[in-house]
Amino acid sequence: MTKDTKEKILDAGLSLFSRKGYIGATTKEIARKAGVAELTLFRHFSSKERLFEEAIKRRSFLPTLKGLLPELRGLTYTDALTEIAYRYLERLSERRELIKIMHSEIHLYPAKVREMQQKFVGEIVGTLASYFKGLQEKKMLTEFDPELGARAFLSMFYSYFTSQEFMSEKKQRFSDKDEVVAAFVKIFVSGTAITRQANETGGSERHEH
Amino acid sequence: MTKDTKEKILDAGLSLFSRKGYIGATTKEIARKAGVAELTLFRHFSSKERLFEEAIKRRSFLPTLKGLLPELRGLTYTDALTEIAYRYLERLSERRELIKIMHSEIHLYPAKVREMQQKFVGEIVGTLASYFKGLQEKKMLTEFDPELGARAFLSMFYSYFTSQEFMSEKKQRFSDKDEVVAAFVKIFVSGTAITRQANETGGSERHEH
DNA sequence: GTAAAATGTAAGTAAGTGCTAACATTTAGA
DNA sequence: TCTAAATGTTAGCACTTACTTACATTTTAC
Repeated sequence: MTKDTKEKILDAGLSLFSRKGYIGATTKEIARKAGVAELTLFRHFSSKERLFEEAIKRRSFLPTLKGLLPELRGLTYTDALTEIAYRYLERLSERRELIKIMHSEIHLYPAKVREMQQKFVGEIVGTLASYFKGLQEKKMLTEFDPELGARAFLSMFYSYFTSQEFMSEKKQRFSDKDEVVAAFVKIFVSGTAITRQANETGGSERHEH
Repeated sequence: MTKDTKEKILDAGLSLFSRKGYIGATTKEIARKAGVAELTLFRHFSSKERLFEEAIKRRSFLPTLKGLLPELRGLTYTDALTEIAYRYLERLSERRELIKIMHSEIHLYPAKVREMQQKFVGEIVGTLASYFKGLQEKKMLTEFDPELGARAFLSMFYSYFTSQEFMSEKKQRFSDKDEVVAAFVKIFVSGTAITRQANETGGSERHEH
């Protein structure tokens, strides 16, 4: 049952680190949450810092969107971007605890946390950029920088995610997920696709590639 | 010289809170940085929490982009958005310390910090949204939700700002500010303006309204 | 069943925390 | 110049922190 204990501690650690930050989460509380003596925690991890490292490392091997690319072949540009947006938001939700830590401790743990962040973002950006590149070569998209385009696209949803998740800014208009996704995708599609009719009144889903 | 002391403490507090977080910043260190005895700190602020509140409150009366609107009249859509983007990035840079606190303590101080965040974002979004609305009424923009459009636009730059400022992700391509602004604006303009020629090869600055 | 590994209990260390008390010193305004 | 307000100094309190020591108990593996 060695592994179980270690895992329980890692789980409790991740949960508390993300709720209270690295400094705010105490080893005593982590141990209690894990249902374990505080000493046991130190028998598994030589220090609080090591526990922190392992806790975030464990969640950092992020399945990216790479596997998604083939599935996009049969879809229109709008549908593909919509799909990507939803998947991306899903991923972010799954990793919300990690992301919370990154936000709160980013300037205390520059090296490690930043490195992970970059790897995560970099992979997703790369995937999306290569998708754009493919369509550009087929002359289906305008000539914009694929990586910047990817970042612009993902930025919109990342900000949406953080405002929903962390600021719980769930009021008013910014709340309906489907509406937001549709609006952002529409703007981006009109801005990047090669298509001549971009503006019927209320024309919502008319873009093909 | 009463006010000077209090101000020095507030400055030191803001600076250290943003660098080390609320928990990580100690009253002793704040006092030392302010060049003041720790006791003096407590003579001016009944508690660390009160100091924190006053420190962030002091920087929270944010000049918004409201005054910018008239200046935009004479500009093309692209130039106007570019101007807004630069101003917005400037504002964010000015407030970087506050924003850091918001990021790091957002889940520990939900009420107060969140409230400020919402007020700040809300005002800027409102300003930009009303700008969009005006152009839509003149049939110069497509019919998208102005507020969602504003959020989409600002999101791109906010994410860019945070990645530059906090993650110091200053490597590679994502670093040239002018290039990023131009790319994001171009995508957004093509996505929202009513204009028929959206894609000459390398056609960068051809959009008028 | 027994040895060994894993965990628990209890007590404690050294350091740091926010905050206070008592008293001395400086500064400012009349 | 004299007085009162503002600040400094020193010591300390009550508490919490990460982490340790010594020893008892449970669980696991063979």
